[in-house]
Amino acid sequence: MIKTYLQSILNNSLKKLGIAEQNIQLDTPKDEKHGDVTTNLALPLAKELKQKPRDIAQNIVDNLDYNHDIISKIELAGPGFINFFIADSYYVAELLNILTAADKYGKSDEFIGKRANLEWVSANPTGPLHLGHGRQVCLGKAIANLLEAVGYDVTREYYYNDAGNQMENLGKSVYARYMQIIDPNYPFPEDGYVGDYIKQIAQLIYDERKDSLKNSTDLAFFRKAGENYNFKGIRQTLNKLGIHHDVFSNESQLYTDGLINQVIDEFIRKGMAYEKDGALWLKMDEKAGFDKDKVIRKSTGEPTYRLPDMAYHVQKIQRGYDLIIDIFGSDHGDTYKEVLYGVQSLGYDTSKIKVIIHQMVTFKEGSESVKMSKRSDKAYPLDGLIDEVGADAVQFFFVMRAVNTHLDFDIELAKEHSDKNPVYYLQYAHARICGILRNAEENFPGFDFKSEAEFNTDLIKSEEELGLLKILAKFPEEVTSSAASYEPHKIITYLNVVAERFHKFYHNNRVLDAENRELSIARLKICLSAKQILKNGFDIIGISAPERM
RNA sequence: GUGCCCGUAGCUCAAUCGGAUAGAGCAACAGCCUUCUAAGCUGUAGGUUACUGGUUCGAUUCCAGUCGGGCAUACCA
Repeated sequence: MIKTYLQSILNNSLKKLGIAEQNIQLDTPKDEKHGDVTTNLALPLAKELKQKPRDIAQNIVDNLDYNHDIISKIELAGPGFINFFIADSYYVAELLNILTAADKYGKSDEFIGKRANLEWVSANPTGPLHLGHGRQVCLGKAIANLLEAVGYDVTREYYYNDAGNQMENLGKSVYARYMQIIDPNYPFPEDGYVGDYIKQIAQLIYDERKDSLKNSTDLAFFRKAGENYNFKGIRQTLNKLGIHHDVFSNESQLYTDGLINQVIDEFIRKGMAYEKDGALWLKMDEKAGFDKDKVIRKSTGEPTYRLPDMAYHVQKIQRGYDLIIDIFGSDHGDTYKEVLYGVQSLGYDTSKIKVIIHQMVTFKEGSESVKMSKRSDKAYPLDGLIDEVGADAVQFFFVMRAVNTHLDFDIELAKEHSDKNPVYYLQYAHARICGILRNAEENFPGFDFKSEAEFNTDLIKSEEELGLLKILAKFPEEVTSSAASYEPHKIITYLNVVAERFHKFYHNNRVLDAENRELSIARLKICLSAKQILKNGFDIIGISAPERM
């Protein structure tokens, strides 16, 4: 990568000047007049060296040894920026690298041999996934891809709890709906799950067993039926988005394995847990920002959610991952801190755990906001959204924004203007390229765009051609930096520029020209490389690369 | 009350550990299809980056305060 090269020659120059090695920041200027790469290196040094930044910059440049085939020009500008202009030949050479590496271009071996665990979705099987889950679901898919792109061996994990009050409630709700088939006046539990899917589950049970279970005192059957039905639905929805988990971890396993009790014993042994009012409390340190102690085992003897969560993270650490990622909505913003505090208190290294908190999504239908509560019958299933606007659009929409900002999702808009969805801008660029390639094969049989011998790189010189190549060459660093901050939306921001540059190129540079075979082949090469970058980017964010639109 | 996140164009959002003239899409207006896909391109208009102060060569970015919004503050998960 060009930046690595610049960092090394700049540090060599500093060495000559007797200045200690710096962590050199290299940026892409917003204005092309400022070159292809810029550094503010001289500015922070000014204070330290007590010299004018312009003078420092001049000294650095004077002592710079560089390859003139890569750097065509260096300029000083503004208060002391050093601007580098990269030679066109560098970008043309990079085009060949793209074509050679193909779908491996942009991937790095930075974390090769490292194992990552990504846990997300993790909805309990009390009902279908709804819109509120959408952001997390799609985000996780993209982040998993991103981690793989930088070399991680990724385990995709789903953690669920099929015991506890919520599931009891599910059992009661299904039973009540079942009884209502027999007797419409049978009362429905006050805080039961009111979604229609409960009625469907009840109907399935009735179809099979008729009224033979009407005097049942054991709700386990109904709970299990609900769980199976809901899980099947959840997996179908995930399947529509192309999401497959490698591991489904069940909370109850933590009890049977004895890990929960081990954790309790360890807290007691360390003097961090105490009994009060019949419950077991965990001491929370004020210095760590906690204002009061938390219950980890209720007076009824059941643990609170914190305890299994702690045990679960201990278990994940013990499984030996180099990176453990959790994705939660901001409604879990506080609880993960308690969990990590507990895990850390037990003596485990929590530095490998990275918690990604995304802000909530506000759903609107026109001007009306839509409530996402599972207790409400208006809950909007994610499945329906996918059917209506398409998997690609859903994936794209939820991933295109930074996680720490609130997101407004207008369902009406998504439905009505689905063909104006920004995802199509990107996909259209890809489809257009495919169209050109088809045309080349069908109508220009002698124009072999795979040919190496006939590729005259000197013909690439128009502003649009080079502008496109310059952005394509940035893909690897975009992947690296997106992965480093776990921010797939940056890939989308980048791909937007790629698509924009391609469309510009397309309008001003006719690719296939019967009169000019050599130029056609050179431009076909550009098309192929742009197609490859779009495809590789789409693979990461998790959308398809259509051949036609 | 306290903690976390946020406040950027009419709307939804970008902005590379603080960088040069704050950018896209949608909506609006004016153009471009007898040539590879017009789901595209070109142009116009739209901003005191919520507000006040501070830090410095430089602040949308960092700090303090004010205002406004979201989430959380359970022996619910």
